[in-house]
Amino acid sequence: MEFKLLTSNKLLPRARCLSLLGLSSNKKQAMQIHAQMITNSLFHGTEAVVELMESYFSVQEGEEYARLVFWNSDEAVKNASAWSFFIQRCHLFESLPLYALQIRLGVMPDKVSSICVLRACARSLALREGVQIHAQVFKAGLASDMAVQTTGIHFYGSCRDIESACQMFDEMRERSCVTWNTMMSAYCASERPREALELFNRMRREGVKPTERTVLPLMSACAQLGELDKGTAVHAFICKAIVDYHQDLFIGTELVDMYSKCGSLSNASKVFEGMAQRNVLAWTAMTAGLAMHGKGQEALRMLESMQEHGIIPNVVTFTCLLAACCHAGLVQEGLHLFELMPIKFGLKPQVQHYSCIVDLLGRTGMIEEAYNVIRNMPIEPDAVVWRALLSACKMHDHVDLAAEAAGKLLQIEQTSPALDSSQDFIALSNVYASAERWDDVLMVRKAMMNLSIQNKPGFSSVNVHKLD
DNA sequence: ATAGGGTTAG
Repeated sequence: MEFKLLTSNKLLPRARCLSLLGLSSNKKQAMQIHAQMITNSLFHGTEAVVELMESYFSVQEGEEYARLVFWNSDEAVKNASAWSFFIQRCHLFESLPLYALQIRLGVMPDKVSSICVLRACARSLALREGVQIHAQVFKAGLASDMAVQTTGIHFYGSCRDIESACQMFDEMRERSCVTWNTMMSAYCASERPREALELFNRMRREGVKPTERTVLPLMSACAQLGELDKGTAVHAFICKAIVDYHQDLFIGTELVDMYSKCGSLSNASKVFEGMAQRNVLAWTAMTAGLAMHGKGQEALRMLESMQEHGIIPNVVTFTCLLAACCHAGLVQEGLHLFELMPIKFGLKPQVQHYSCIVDLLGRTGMIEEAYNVIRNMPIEPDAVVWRALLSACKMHDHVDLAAEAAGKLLQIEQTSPALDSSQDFIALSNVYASAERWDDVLMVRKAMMNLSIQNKPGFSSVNVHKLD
């Protein structure tokens, strides 16, 4: 009823308009207030711009207007907090160029936009770009802010630059529990679970109180180690420290994953059954557990149960289901699911689904069929796809096709090397050696040496020497 | 009140 005032001719004070903006629940209402403010010359200053953007962003189909408001406002009005707000609300991939533009226009970024952009770089694994943001953070005098530093650790950790993450952590004068949790997650992201657990012990020694979130990187570390006794200890800790952890989707899902990876499917199902709520991620984690343990039929039954519970499976769920078929040799079932994906579930098969199918066919010796799948797939096959074909060829002695798969794999590794490419190079070398193609063996070795020079982190000399 | 969270092929 407040909005009725707008259609009357009564003049509202500016403060009233601004607070009404916050209450508008649809685009039309926001537009009415906007118009009213313009006609009464009340629309000025950063505060008004931010309020208006806020209301347009939060109503249906208001995004376009929010953008117009930002771009049409005066340069003087677009200060750091206006930029900050806009960057916060825009899409992940837009935040970086916007941040750069803000700096080019001579507006110093604040900590909120810096955090936002660093997070975007973390999520898209943009190491190079994030490093530049980090430099800008120094220039803007934000480098000693704890939240910014913690996000920096998160960024370097996500991009697997664990040395930089450690360095930032070590250089911090003050750390919060979030900082410790973030550093533990960084170790987990870099597949260094032992260090994550060591950091937890150090955290306790230094008297830092763990939070509920602390248990997530802890469980992730245990899952990576695959040591059931450690995982059970963490579970016991959770039972003691967190009342009603059954209510927590994140903890439940991580427990299911952890127990599965530590080899205890029974504990995984027990946790799963005890969860108060279960979303698609929880169901998928359980399906993945069954897949890991070769329980193909049980995994397929999960799809039916999910539907009975009104859970809509996603592309990850199907990756797990196809993997389950693969591990249990359920060729027909796997192919059927693959067909059903787009038809019944509206999901477009992705490269990991193709790799499961190639593996599924290849394992049972249907090498030609597997190769045909690769040739006809509408997306670019990645290293995993070719690796699946390669191992099938080796398994079933298809030397010629093995050489072709090996060649493709080499090509991919040379343009975008994996974290651990050495295994591939060794496999390639073996394929060529078994075909007595010694020139190719030499070529692989040279390619490997070149890469180890270009790509020294994550490529230790130990790997190079394995060939000798 | 800022910053950190779960499932995925081999």
